[in-house]
Amino acid sequence: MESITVYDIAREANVSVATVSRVLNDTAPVRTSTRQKIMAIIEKHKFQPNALARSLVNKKTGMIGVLFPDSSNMFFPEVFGGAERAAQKLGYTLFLCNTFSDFSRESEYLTLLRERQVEGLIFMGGRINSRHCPDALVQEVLDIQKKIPVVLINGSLPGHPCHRVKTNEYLGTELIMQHLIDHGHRHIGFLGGSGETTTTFEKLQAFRRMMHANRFPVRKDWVRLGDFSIDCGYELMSQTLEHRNPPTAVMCINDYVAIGAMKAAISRGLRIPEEMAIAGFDDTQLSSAMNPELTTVSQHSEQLGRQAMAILHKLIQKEKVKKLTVLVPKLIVRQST
Amino acid sequence: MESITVYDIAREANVSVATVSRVLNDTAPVRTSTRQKIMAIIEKHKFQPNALARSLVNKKTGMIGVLFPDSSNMFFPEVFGGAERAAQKLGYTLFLCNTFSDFSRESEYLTLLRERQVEGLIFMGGRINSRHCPDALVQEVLDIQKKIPVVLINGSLPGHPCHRVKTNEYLGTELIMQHLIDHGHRHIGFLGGSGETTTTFEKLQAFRRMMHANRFPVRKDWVRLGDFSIDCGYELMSQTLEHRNPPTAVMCINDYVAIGAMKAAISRGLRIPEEMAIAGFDDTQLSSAMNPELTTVSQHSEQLGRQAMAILHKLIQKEKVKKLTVLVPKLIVRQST
DNA sequence: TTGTATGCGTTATCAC
DNA sequence: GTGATAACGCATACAA
Repeated sequence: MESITVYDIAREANVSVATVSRVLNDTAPVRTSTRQKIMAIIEKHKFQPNALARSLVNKKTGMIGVLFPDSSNMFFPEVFGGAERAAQKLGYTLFLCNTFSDFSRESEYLTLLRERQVEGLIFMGGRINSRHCPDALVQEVLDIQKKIPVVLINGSLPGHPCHRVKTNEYLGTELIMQHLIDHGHRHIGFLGGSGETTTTFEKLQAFRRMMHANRFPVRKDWVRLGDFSIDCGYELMSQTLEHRNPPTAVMCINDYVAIGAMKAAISRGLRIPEEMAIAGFDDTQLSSAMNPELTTVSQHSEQLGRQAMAILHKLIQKEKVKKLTVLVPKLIVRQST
Repeated sequence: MESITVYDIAREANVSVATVSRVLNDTAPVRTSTRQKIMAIIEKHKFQPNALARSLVNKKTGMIGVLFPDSSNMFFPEVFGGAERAAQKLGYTLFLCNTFSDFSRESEYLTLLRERQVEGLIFMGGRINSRHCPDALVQEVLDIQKKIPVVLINGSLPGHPCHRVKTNEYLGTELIMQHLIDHGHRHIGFLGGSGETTTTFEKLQAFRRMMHANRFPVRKDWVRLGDFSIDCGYELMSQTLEHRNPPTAVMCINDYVAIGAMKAAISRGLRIPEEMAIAGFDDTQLSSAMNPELTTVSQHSEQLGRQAMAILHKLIQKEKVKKLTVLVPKLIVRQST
């Protein structure tokens, strides 16, 4: 396993390491004959330069750390898929870190990424969506931000300016609510999400405002939080339906909860959308695969990632970039409403 | 951005770098007073040692490269989720590489990972599932295998022994076929997958053998290949139903194709499973979220990843490990059959 | 066009 | 306990 180095190549080619390095990076003219000789030896040994050593002198790794909370929710793979494509074009490589929404895991990855000398960071989920994030955890992000550029997706560090790109989730909620209202619904429920989460809070506020603005009653039992999973959607819809006076429509925190809700409604014999209209959020691939197809709101997930990467690149280039980028969500009307 | 080094710490503490290094790794006794002084300075500057330099001398990065074809198919996140949990316990970090099933992307990542000095490699999808993989691409894997341990998940390099862990997909297919047959089906279709893919081929063989063994007719129009997506499932089922004599049941290459197929069947007014039984493969989270719930076969996805990581670890420790690990699939009967 | 020498930030081997 | 100093593998300024 003794890895072969430029010295080995140089010796075998009767040249100096400098020359080998030159053909490796073609950073200076090398006589064709010697270049070929060297290349042949490189090829022969399948020599590949040690990126660690290289980065150590360059002070560049070309790596971007990406923290995301949950790869079982397609939304996130879609986002970092967009980021990855952008990264490739710009010559970066993503270092994907699945935090499982665990703060301590986030912390571990944060230090790991710094030590590994990533040149930038894209942060999704976890603490940047937490409504009561301990100062120490905020500080960690602030600290790393002093060293390398950081871009937050759909999140923030309350009280601290950060570069961030986000969907206008408030507007997204309004779109979906208006759509339901236009269809004659006035008994509308809100399902899923966590009260500890800023994104949930934002949607909930928009939901409440729309209800009040239209002088619709908002029953306590029509607003049920939990988490972001299919199971949760199923559970919450089941609970809602057990009640004497269920809403005629629900908006769900995301597509997964909506899918669970749909299943619960259908399994109780309700017809969708006639007896129960259901809307999701995120427009993941799944939404169009459901039966009936799910009405939802697109966050332009790939674009979210692409933009974040673009901003990060500018930041790395020491360019000035405006702090906040807001993407406009789009209502996708399908069959479930 | 001038990063702070052990020298800076040493200078400020009036000690040598060696001592700083000692408290960093506590590799040798250091007087408590000096240790505290050093630690204070480290804390004060939020100093974090450069992992590149460290790895350069240690010759250890603690990194494992993971190639996977498609993060939009939940199966793969499930697998590397399992691998990740195992990796963490063993002190490794995963370097996730989304190849998008693109051979050239695989090649790029392969060299990138080598250069970055990963200590092992987990390979999924792409060329190791290709029935006609160009020699050059096989050779690439062979080359890297000479340098670092490689574990293939659900794939192989024809003609070359490799460490691999796989599900017995042949058996999985038999399970599902027997299940359908037990339910009285004899007109059974096969939907999705690609003929260029070894896994598809394996399932198809099992399918055909089961059909022949039972003396069932296998119509050409009942076997429709394509890819592994929801859309494909929808399309193939639609085509199948347009035919005069459709099967009464179909087994699909995976859950996604099955979901698409379900949708197509339902949208044509067919009742599932009464008029059309549909089975998937992989037992992704989605399968239980469908309506009706999808009968499928579990590959024990997380375990696949966990095992691969365990084997890799042993290999890295220079332990002998048997080349092939086969996991036994499990039939999950739900409502769609 | 090519070679020599030095530095990148750590760890490790010696001495003291 | 602590401090010089030589690696680690590569890139590059400076010479030649």
